[in-house]
This record gives sequence, C-alpha cells and structure tokens, in this order.
Amino acid sequence: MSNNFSILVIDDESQIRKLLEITLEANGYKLLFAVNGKEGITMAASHQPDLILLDLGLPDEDGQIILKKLRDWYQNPIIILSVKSAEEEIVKALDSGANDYLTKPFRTQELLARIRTALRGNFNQSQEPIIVFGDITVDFVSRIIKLKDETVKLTATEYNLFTLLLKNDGRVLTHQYILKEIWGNAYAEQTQYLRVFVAQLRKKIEEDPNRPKYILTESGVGYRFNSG
Amino acid sequence: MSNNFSILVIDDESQIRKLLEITLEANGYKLLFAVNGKEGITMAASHQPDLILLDLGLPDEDGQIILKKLRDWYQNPIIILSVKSAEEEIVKALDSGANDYLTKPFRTQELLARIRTALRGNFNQSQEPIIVFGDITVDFVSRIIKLKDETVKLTATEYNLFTLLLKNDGRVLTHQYILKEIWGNAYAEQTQYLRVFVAQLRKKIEEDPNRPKYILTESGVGYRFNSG
DNA sequence: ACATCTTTATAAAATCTTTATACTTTCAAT
DNA sequence: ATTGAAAGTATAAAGATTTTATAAAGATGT
Repeated sequence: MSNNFSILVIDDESQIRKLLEITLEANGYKLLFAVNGKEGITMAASHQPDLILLDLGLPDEDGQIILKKLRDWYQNPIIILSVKSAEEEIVKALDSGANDYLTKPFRTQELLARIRTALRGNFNQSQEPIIVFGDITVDFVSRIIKLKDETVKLTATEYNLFTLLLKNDGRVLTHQYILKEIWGNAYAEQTQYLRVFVAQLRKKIEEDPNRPKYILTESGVGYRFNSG
Repeated sequence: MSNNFSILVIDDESQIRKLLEITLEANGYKLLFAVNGKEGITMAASHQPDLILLDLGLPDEDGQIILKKLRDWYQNPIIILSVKSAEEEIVKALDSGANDYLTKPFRTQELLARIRTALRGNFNQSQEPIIVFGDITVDFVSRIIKLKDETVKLTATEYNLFTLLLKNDGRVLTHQYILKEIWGNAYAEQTQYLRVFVAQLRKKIEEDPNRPKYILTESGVGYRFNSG
C-alpha cells in the first residue's frame, strides 16, 4: 500500500510514536516526528506535512496553545489525540481549528478512517495528472491518450508499450527490456513482436509513420520516445 | 444568536428530534426534520441543507445505505449520530463519505463544536440531484433514468452499474474494479456477469446496441462511459 | 407467479502471433 | 567516399487465440 501523504506526529510518549509509526507506515503514509510543541511547529513549517496528529499533553507548552500557533499559518488538517476527554477541552480544540479529536486510547482502524476523511476533499484534490508531450496528451487515470484533441484508440498492449516509452522520455530502452516489461521474461527474444507493435503505434500516433517524430529507432539497440 | 445555516435531522426518535430542535435553534440554526431515510433524501434534495445529521438506525432502510445514496449527489457535511459504537460501523460510515461520527448519547457542546467544525470553510456549492449526460437524465433522488424524456426501467443492479460508470464519466474502469464495487470483492473474477449486464444496459439505453455511443468497451481492460 | 440474477452455450469481434517480403542501416573492403 | 553484403527494421496480411456479445435456460428470492 502506498500514497503520497506525509503525516507529522507531535507527541512526547515514545510508545505512542512507535505505535503510530508501525500502523501508519503500514498504510503507506510517510511519517515525521516531533517530541514537543516547539519542535512540532518547526517541523510543520519546514516539512509542510499533509496532516498533523497533535497530542495535547506536551512537556513544554499547552497543546491548545500549540494548536493555535499552528493554525495561524498551517492550513492542512490537524487531528487531536489526547487522554483528556473533558467536553470543554474538546470544544476548545475544535473551535481553535482542529479538524477532529480522538481520545486515547484510540482504535487503530477508526484513526485511519478519520485520517482518510480529513485528507479527503481537502484542497489536495488536485485535478487528474494529465501529462503533455508535444501534441500528445496522456491521462493516466482515465487511461486516455489524445493527439491534438483527437482521442487515439489503443489496445491494451499498445497502451502498455506506449506508456512505458513515455515514462522513459528521452531514454533508450533495449528490445530485451521492453519485451520483458510488457510481455514477460519468457518473451525477451521475440523482437519481432515489438516491431509489429511499434509499427502499429506509429501508424496511430505519428503524423508521418515513415519519418517518426516521437517513437525513434535506435538501430541494434532499441527504441526511444522523444517528446520534442 | 443567529446564522444562515440550515440543518436537516434524519432521525426516527422524537425525543432526539426535540432535543436537537431546542439545542440547535438556540444556536441560530434553521432546522428541518425527516423521520426515515426516504423522507430524508427527498428533503435533502428539495431544501439543500447546509449540513445533515443522520441517525444510522432508521426504520425503513439501513442508514449506511441512505448515507451512500445521499453521497451520490449531496456534497455538504454529513455527521452521523448513532447508538452503534462498533469500530467497523464507524469506519464504514466515514469511508462512505460521512464527515464525522458521534455515538449516542452525545454531549451537546461537543456536537455543536463538531457542527461548527464541519461547516467551517465549506461553502454551499450548487448540488443538483439531477444530472444530464447527452440524451440521458439521471435523478439520483428518485433513482429514475430518462432517455429523451422516456423513463428507462432499470433493475437495482443495472442502476448501480450504470451510475458507477456515469460517476466516472470518461474514465476507463477495469472489470475487476467494477465487479468489486457492484458485487463485492469475492466476485472480482466473474467477468461474465459484467458482460451480461452491460449487454442488458446497452439494450435499454443505446440507440444502436451494436454500435454503443455511451457505454464503450475497452477490450482486455474494462468499460468506459462517454457522455459526449 | 414474477422479476431478477446467475450460468451456460455459442457466435462474433477484436486482438495477438506468425509469416513473408521489402526496406534501411551498418560497416568492412575497395 | 563508394559499394555491397549482412544485419537489422518495417509493414501488410493471414492465421490463431482471446475477449466480448447475446440469447436463453436454470436458479433464486419475493
């Protein structure tokens, strides 16, 4: 499991830090740690984590104050983890800008779900990563390739081959490497497959398939994609 | 105290409704009430409340299902109020799109603070429960689909499959993904189910089922809905 | 009993693999 | 530099295989 989110844990108890490290890293989050409020603020500023888990019982300063200081400039979600279960404490934290409040001991799956909820919809919802190479537009999420606004219909294998070349823009990929990646190790010597598919791709993508502009041949070695 | 926010309470217990009415109106919220899931969805569509408080133990249908149906089109915060405190239930609700989850009996000030937190920064976007794709009109509230003003009768599974494709307009969805979403993880390999249902859908929705315009096949990969 | 879902069977379509042949590049010998 | 095999490459098209579409029969649940 893997994602791009980084989480900063601000907690002085080493056992909690250890527990969170194991649980959250197992779910693909990148973890950062701070053991007191001062360090927490410094790390939040320097690393800009996507979410902060903040303990209220910190050794150097009241967690509620740390929370307010963070909220002066930090916009991403902050979830409070605290042994304090008093309503007053919870209301204060939420009104100071916390997004959620969990009392210790917390349940692991619930914490994970609340983290997902906090990260969801947050302005992190950047549009789909559409990549442009010259006249070619690739939307890896939708699995759609466009050539000058015209959708190009590629078969599954053609798509795999094309995106492999694309992801290695500018690099020469050997026949063997491509064959192993797309068809599997057993097909490493079937160079003719590759030729057939490259010809098909060029027919669909190149303006003049006889003088390819994108998919270039490196005679005796392999192929290379060239974005411009 | 006064504000512009309206809150829809979906709960069958009259005592809870009374309690919430007193507490929330004292804090300036405008309240709406529904006593079951069906009414809740209708009122959400007609009044477009800024937030929904949803009880999971409803008399007519499972609250988790009501939640999912609301999330088909409703974008504002939904807070769950439930007597169920099982972690599994909480995780499911949060992953189905709930913004928060409070177990009954809840503390009044905490509820108010969590409502403020949910409403914070969330501006009421226009959210139409009726969506138009080319000749196709989908009403997520009444679950009615029209093709050029003609109502199309779909079974439950057909409706679920069709709206799943619809919600991912333009995106290729793999067989596996669709099967898991509609039939559950255990059915991920039953590709033939999918083929049968896609054929049925096309027969009902496509002008020429042999040359589909909306539900497109991506051979070896999956299917894609195309609105135009 | 009825509508719906699940299986099965088979035809049709799309894709992949193989074959055949023409073309291009490389490079050593002139 | 030019030439001409040898090696490498391109492409169409035929054949094989996989994937998809659809009807229809059987099962299930209301």
